[in-house]
Amino acid sequence: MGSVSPPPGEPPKPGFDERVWAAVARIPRGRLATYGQIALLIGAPGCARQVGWTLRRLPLPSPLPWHRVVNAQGRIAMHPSREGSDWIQRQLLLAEGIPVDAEGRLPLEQFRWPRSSTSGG
DNA sequence: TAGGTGACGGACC
DNA sequence: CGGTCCGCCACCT
Repeated sequence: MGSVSPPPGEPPKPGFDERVWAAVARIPRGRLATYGQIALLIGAPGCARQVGWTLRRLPLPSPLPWHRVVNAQGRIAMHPSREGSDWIQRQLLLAEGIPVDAEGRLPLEQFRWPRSSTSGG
């Protein structure tokens, strides 16, 4: 394929985006994960913000379940800069049976993935 | 080169 | 439960 010439300054973690995509793709339908969680799963702790950037660059519609990723506060980041993708996310979650408040708040712990061992439905 | 911003997270009040 | 501050790192101007 059109292999581009790798720049001399290759990032320390090549394939960051791909790792994020792979982790997000693992989130089961009807469940939730956080940005920090994804970052941790791909071996990039503390890079939650970068995960957000990767998802932001996703061309919509996307086969990836990107909508199942929310912030650690259990809220969808509602912001005008998202050009409506925040409301799309809310709608997709509602379609999967996850109640989302008009302000983007949702019962994260109740749908968290992977499941918490101690807490029972 | 420097400064501001953001699909984040945690601590603090 | 809401607002604020700091740390974090990539992106944009």
